[in-house]
Order: sequence, then C-alpha cells, then structure tokens
Amino acid sequence: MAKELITSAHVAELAGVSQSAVSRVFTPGASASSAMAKKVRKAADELGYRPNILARSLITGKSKLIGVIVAYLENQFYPEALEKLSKSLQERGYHVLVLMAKLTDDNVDQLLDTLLDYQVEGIVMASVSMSSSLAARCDAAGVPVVLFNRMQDDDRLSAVTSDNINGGEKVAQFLIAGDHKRIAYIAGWDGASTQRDREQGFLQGLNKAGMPLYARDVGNFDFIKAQEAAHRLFDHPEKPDAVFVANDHMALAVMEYLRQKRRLRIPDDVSIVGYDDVHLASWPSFGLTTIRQPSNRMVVETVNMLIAQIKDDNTEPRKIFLESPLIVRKSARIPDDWPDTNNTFDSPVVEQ
Amino acid sequence: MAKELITSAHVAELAGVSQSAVSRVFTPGASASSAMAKKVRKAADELGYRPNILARSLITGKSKLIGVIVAYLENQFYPEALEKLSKSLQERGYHVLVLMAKLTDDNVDQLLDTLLDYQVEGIVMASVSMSSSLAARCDAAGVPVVLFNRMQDDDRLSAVTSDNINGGEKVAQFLIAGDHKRIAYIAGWDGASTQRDREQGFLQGLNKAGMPLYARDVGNFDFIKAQEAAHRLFDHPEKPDAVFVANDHMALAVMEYLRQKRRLRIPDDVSIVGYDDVHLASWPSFGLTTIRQPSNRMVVETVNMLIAQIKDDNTEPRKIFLESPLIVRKSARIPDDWPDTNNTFDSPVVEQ
DNA sequence: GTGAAAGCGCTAACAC
DNA sequence: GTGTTAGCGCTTTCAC
Repeated sequence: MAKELITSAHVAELAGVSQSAVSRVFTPGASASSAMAKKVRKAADELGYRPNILARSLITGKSKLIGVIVAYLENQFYPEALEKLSKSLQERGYHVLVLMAKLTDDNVDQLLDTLLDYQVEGIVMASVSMSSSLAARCDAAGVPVVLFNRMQDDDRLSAVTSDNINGGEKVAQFLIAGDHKRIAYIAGWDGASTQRDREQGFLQGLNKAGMPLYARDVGNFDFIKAQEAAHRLFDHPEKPDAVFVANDHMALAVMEYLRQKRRLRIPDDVSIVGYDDVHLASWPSFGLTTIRQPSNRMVVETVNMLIAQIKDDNTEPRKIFLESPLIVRKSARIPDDWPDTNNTFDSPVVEQ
Repeated sequence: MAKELITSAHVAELAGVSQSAVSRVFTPGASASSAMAKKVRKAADELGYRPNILARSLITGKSKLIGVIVAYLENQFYPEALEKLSKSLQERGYHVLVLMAKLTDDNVDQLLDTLLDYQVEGIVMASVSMSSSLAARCDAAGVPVVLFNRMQDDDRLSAVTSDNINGGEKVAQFLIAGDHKRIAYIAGWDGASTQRDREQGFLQGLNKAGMPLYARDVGNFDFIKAQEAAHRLFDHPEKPDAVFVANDHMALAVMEYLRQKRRLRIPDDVSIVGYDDVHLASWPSFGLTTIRQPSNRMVVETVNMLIAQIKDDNTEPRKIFLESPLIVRKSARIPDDWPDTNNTFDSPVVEQ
C-alpha cells in the first residue's frame, strides 16, 4: 500500500549510470548505445520503473492528452463515436480525458477550464457548442478545438458534421415523392446547429415543392419529450401522415409511442423518418428510414484535423461537411418510382 | 496561435508580490490575507492565469485523475454507467481518463501501464478483468483498483457487481414456475465472471427443481454471435420453449432474430429472459423480462470505495454484491400464481 | 502573513 | 555517447 515512487534516479543508481542516461533510454528521439540501453532497461525492469508522464509533460509541454466534452451518451450515436474517437486517438499516441456535460447546458466554461488546466493538447466537443469567449481562450492557449457534430461560425474553431441542410432537404423530397400531404416535424434542441440546419433544409425542400409544413413540435433531443411532442401532434382529428424527427433517438421514441400507445401502423398510417442512422435504426423491429451520418469518417476527419493542428500551429481551422445519404428502410412509405434501395437495407441480422 | 504559457511568476510580477504568494492564493488549504488574495486574483484574471495541474500534481503526488478502462460501449449498460461514473467523479473533484479495451482482450496490460504512467490515483475496470500480476503492480504503485461488473478472487482488488448467482437462480425459478419444459441458455464470454456466475446460478436453480438444461450455446456477449447461437438452437425440430440469455444486449438480438427471421411469437412460442435491465429492455416493442442490475447503486458504491481507498491507504479492498430484482415484463410467460408485478412494469412511454 | 529557497521527476542544453 | 547542470511550474518548508 505504500506509494513508493520509483524514479529514474533509482534506476540510474542500480544501473551505475547517470540519471540523464536513464532518461535518454526512455525518450523516443534520444541517442544511447545499445549497451547502455540494455543495462538501463534491465535495472528498470527489476525495479518496475516507468517514466512519470506528468513530469515529462511539464518539460516538453506535451501532455499527450486530448480533452473530450460530451453530453448525451443516451443517444446511441455518441457512445459509438466516443469509442471510435478514443481508439483512434490511442492509436496515434494520445489519450482521452472525458468530461460529461448536460445537453442544454451553458456552463461548459468550467469543464473547458478544467481541460485547459490539465494542459490538454487539443479538445473535441461532441454535441456541445461553445461561446466565442471560450473559443478565444482556447485560441490564446494555443489549444485547437474541433466541434464534432456541431457547426459554428468562428474562425478559430474547426468543425465536422454531416451536411445537415442537404440531409434535411433529402427527407423533404422523399416524403413528398411518397405522396404525403400532412407532413410534420419534431425538432431537437434549438441551441444545436444540427437541429437548426436539418429543419432549415427540410423546410427548404418542402418549400421548393410548394408543400407547407403541416405541424411542428419540439422534442429537444429527449426521449420522453419527443413522445410528448408526438402525443400533442396526434391529438387532433386530422393526424399527420408523415413525421420527420430531428434525430433517430427521438424518432425511435416516437415510433414506440405511435405503435404501442396509439396503435398506428408504420408506415401504413404514418411515415417516420429520422436522422443519424444509429445501429438500432437497422433492427428489423424498427427499420427506420433515416439519413446516415458517417460516424467513421467523421471521427477520422476529427482526429486528423486535430492532430494536424497540434503538430503545426499554422494549420488553419477548417469546417468539414460530409455527405449523408438517405437510407431507405421501411418506416416511411416508399415512392413507386424510387430507385431500388435493397442495397442500403443493411440489417445486422443473420441471413439464413 | 502562439502558446505563451502564463505562469504564477507572471502573475506575481504584475501583482507586485512573490511567486509563492500567488501559489498560496490558488492553493485550497493555504493561508493568505484577503488583501493579498484580492490583488493576486485581479492580476490573474487580467492575464487569464490558471494553475498548471500537471506541475501541481508533480509535487503533491495527487493528479486527481481516475483511470477507467472500458470495453463494449455497444452494450447500452456501459454508456449509462460511464456517464454516471464520470459525473459522479467530477462532482467529487476527480476526472476521468478513459481507455477503450477490446471485450475479450488480454492485453489490458498496456492500457494499465498507460494509466499508471499518468499517475492516476485510482482505476476502474468496467467489463474487464485483470491478471494477478497486474493487480500486484497496481498494489505496488499504491493505486486502488475497483472492478465494475466483474468479480475476481484477489485480495488486492475491490469489486462491485450485482448478485449474479442469485440472479441466475431467480431466472430458473421463474421459468420453471412458468411451466417451461425445454429451457435453453445462451452464454456470454466465459472469461467474464458475470457469465460464469449467471450460468452457475441458473443451473443451480434448474437443478433444485430437477429440470435439465435442454440446450446451450455461446454468444460471447456479441450481438451477431448471439443471433447465430439462436439460429443453431432453433434449427432443430424440437425447439426450446424458453431461453435465458446472459445479458440484455444479446437477449434483444435474439428477440429480433426469432421474431423477424423465424416468425416466432414471444412469449407465446418461446419465452426470453435477459440480464441487466438496460433502458431498451423496457421499450414496449421488447418488454424484456430481465434481472435488473442497479447501475446507479453500482456506480455509487464504486466511487465511494475508490475514494475511500485513495484517501486512506489502510482502507481494505472489498467485494460488494448488490441485490438484483427480477423485472417481469412480457417476453416470458408469467406463471398464473406469480405475485402481481404491475409495479415493476416501468415503461418510459407517456401515459395518456 | 509573506518572501526566499529548495525540490517534485523529468528533459535538454552544454561540455567532455 | 555520456555525465553535469539547469530548469519546466508549481508547492512547501523555513526564516522573518
């Protein structure tokens, strides 16, 4: 139980060499004879020595730490992304300090300060936006920030999203082609760019076809609130015949509600379309038609951009919009003339 | 972009005081006059100074970092737990360094070394076991380890699980009371204590009633593998009339497979019981009967134990088994004389 | 209560 | 190559 720290000095003594020799052996870019290395490694193993990264970081100024602020692990999209992000960064020699925020929270300030206190070399904000004063602070500290799944008009910020406006528009086109007449929308939290962009694209698409939005309600990206929104939308004699829900997490909630509590058939009575393409969306019980956010590529771009900026101060922040295809399954009526979509019906279920 | 670090020396200069005075103002337990504090805080704010935690940690030996190794975020149980764990630790002044492992991975060694390199003050292993040599190393480093959802016979390790043996036995009793005659089991990864204990309890329960296990297959806690296991189990003329699946993640996969690909009705044709009680289990589409692992309490116990051991070296590691109730829903036939269970049917769906 | 000085464990100049 | 020396930014004695 006694916390007896073994330092490079101890190893040096045992190996009969200088302390700096030990350091060199354990420093990637340093030069040491193989004889030296052998001696030192032997002594180190014997004592169970490993370099203290905190001390190293203090000197080099490189903590090899990436701060990640994430809200909303309840939405399957984020655990998936977090797992990929963390693994990807690990592979590149970085490690992840994770802080949880609340979804509609403004006091991200504190969390961000904490990250900076730990001298993180970069920050990923997943499903969280930031004030421009925060952006300024990170910029001043020389710590690059990448927004993951949020877009924001600030030159100091990088951001990776799918093309949410285009995605929203595609949904409108699809529903209109499917001959729906009373098209409703359930919105996410309006503080999120994803919500605003998806809705904007959706309205744009309806507009181009001269189709009005039949009804709108708000689910704030919350499971229960989405069901409450559905409850209100369907409490009228003339019910919507299609609902675009701002993300899959809410769309699945709405499906559960409409099928189980309202006894509505999907898509016969009402079409539902979501956004994200989380794993659950492809389960046969749901077969949710949705827009796929390419989380793999989003993570790759995030990591690449972050590391590029860490490695070279002159790398400019960028915004990346990734294409996001419509995945046609069976929760929304499919237009007769719609191109064959069997190839996109990728169920994880075993084929017999 | 220039990373100009602001140090306590800069603040000291601006405030016209000594560097150590600045330190004292920012050190919780230190003594400084309020006049001093005011001057220093003003200068610090002006410069945007914040103490470098790495430097502080180097001296105090307290990094305020907790390492968490987690595999398997795909299983909803873990994101839920991770979120609670992280929030709970944040509230107590600790922060979480998260490393991802593979579920059936043996090279946890490397990950653990990395954590120790960062001078974490404690470690939580979620869904991962550890070799006794690793336990020894953590013990030697004075870093307490708590296994979350894994049990292991090592005096140096703390562990928190539900009472998996008892839980497995309850399932057996329930299925037998429900008059099932061909009871099968789909196992998780056998390297996991949860798998072994649940099966042991289950077999024990069957045994007490003189009921043989009709069939057994292995899903390794994997979604697809579980469906493949179900495929094999139901490829015989005499199909099982009940299946206990080692966790909800697999149980839901099995339900999807049996209903959608086999056209079996649940529970009319076959009863399914899972383990964990993840959020999804309560969705009306599934209504999965399962054993609830009290993740809230598991997290609380984990955090309390970890911090107790960090604060006081003499605190002995402990094993904690939490009671895990059977949650009766509708995926398994309910015995006629079974006590009323309406109260445990807690669906998140809005009531009208 | 405050400043001067020492040193946490390490890396990086600098001489030899 | 290798040892010596000087810090990284901070906390913590120790005098005053």
